[in-house]
Amino acid sequence: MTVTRFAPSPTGFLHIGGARTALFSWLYAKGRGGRFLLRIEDTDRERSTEAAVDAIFEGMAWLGLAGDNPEPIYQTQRLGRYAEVIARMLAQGTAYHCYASKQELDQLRAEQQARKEKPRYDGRWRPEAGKILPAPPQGVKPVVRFKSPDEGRVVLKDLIKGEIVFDARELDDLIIARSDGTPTYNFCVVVDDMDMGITHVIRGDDHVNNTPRQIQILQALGAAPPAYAHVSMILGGDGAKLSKRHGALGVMEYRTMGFMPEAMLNYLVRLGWSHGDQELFTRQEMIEKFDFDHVSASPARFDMEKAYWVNHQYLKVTDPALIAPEFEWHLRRIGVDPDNGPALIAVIEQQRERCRTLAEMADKSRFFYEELSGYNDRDAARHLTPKSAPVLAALIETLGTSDWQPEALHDAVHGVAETLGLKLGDVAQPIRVAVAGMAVSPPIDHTLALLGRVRALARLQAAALKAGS
RNA sequence: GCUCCUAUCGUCUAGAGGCCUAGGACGGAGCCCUCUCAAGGCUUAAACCCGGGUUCGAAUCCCGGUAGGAGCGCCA
Repeated sequence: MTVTRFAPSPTGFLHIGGARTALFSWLYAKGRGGRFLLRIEDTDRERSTEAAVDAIFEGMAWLGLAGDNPEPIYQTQRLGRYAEVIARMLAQGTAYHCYASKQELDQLRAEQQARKEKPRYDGRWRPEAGKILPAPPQGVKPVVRFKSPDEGRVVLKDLIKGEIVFDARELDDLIIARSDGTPTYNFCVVVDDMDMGITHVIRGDDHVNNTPRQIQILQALGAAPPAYAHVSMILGGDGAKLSKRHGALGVMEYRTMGFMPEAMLNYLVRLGWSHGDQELFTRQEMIEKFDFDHVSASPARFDMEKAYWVNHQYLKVTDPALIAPEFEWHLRRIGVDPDNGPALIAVIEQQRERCRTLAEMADKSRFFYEELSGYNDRDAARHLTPKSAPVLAALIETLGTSDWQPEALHDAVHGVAETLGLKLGDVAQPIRVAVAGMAVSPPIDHTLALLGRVRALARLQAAALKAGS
């Protein structure tokens, strides 16, 4: 059975690159009837926080990417297991104690760099047949190093990048346990993936250089390596690397910007992966069609404009009842009471075609739910003029007796335009500014219908007053 | 510095040696439609990093440049 995992380290929110690898992993497992597991890599006690764990779960939940393990695995809960494996390796001779101090190592690195060599551990404490090791210094707590085979080559058959060959001589003996006894990342990943039965390791391509060592450790443990898929990174729209201080946003910020989770997933899946010319995929289609044969090996930029377009496509076709809760969240966020106006679904139906985001929709729908705080200066100057005063007066008169339905309102507005010998625009625009406070709104008949008779007429009266003055 | 990765329109990409006069999508430009904003329809500009090979034939294969990137921690 296919088993994949997403294993973030809780040092911040779930960012866009992490979300995409999570999505790829989730899709790959789901598409093959497999399992997708969640694991928290919190062995770095310094930087890991509870808040970050929550933030990651929140992001995953919003995107609808649930792990198949009811409780995620925390590395810090598995310390006993790591110790056990390390003891075994020590006993087998595939790992050894190293007493070199940090200062010693720093100095070694500095010398190697000065000589323009690749910095690496020189094996001074590595046991070798016929080699005499120095006596362990007093009072020094050793680290444990993996005894990396230094002959031959390690072949990584990457599902995305193809075959990558590493010369074993390039791989030095990495530390698997610190002097305080805690295990290090490269070791924990290997043990966890092995214990969890992970068949496909899908992760960022900043890990490719770690992979040969992980394969060696696996081999030392007598386990078969999983398949690997190294996904390239996502760059900012300007082509620069995303970082905390440069455009790296948590997925929840995209919610605030007004994205639908499904749209976010759709944009993300197409960033690097393709299925012919298809741009839009339902979640089910993604599951069925996703594969690594069509994942690009090169980095991709995050294009906001395209993301907006995808979001808009979703807003246009998604069942309004499904959009409503998210829309309500946005209204409340900007301080609008969704109960003080028309039904959300009705508003969504009218606004969905003209808004790329839910944030925009909420903003443009304010006037349905709260009193006008004023008119847009430019629009008022243009449409609430002495010339439009009689138009508004005629409107108030006619609409006052109209049935308050879109069709009837449509006829009424057209009727006024005809009577006064005006183009529809000359009538509709003043109404817009009067009821919406600006010259942009859904079709005027629907706008009036949604707003309701009382509110609409009151606003027309107020506008007539302003226009006449 | 060393090791590894990457390279098609501005952006995401299609392309598995002839189907490529290089396709689609976003964005851009223009036109049409129109009560605003949108949406929609039509048209259009725009790319195979460079140089060598291999081959009857290369965007596709190989080599070398160049340019980006990643890694080289008692971080993950």
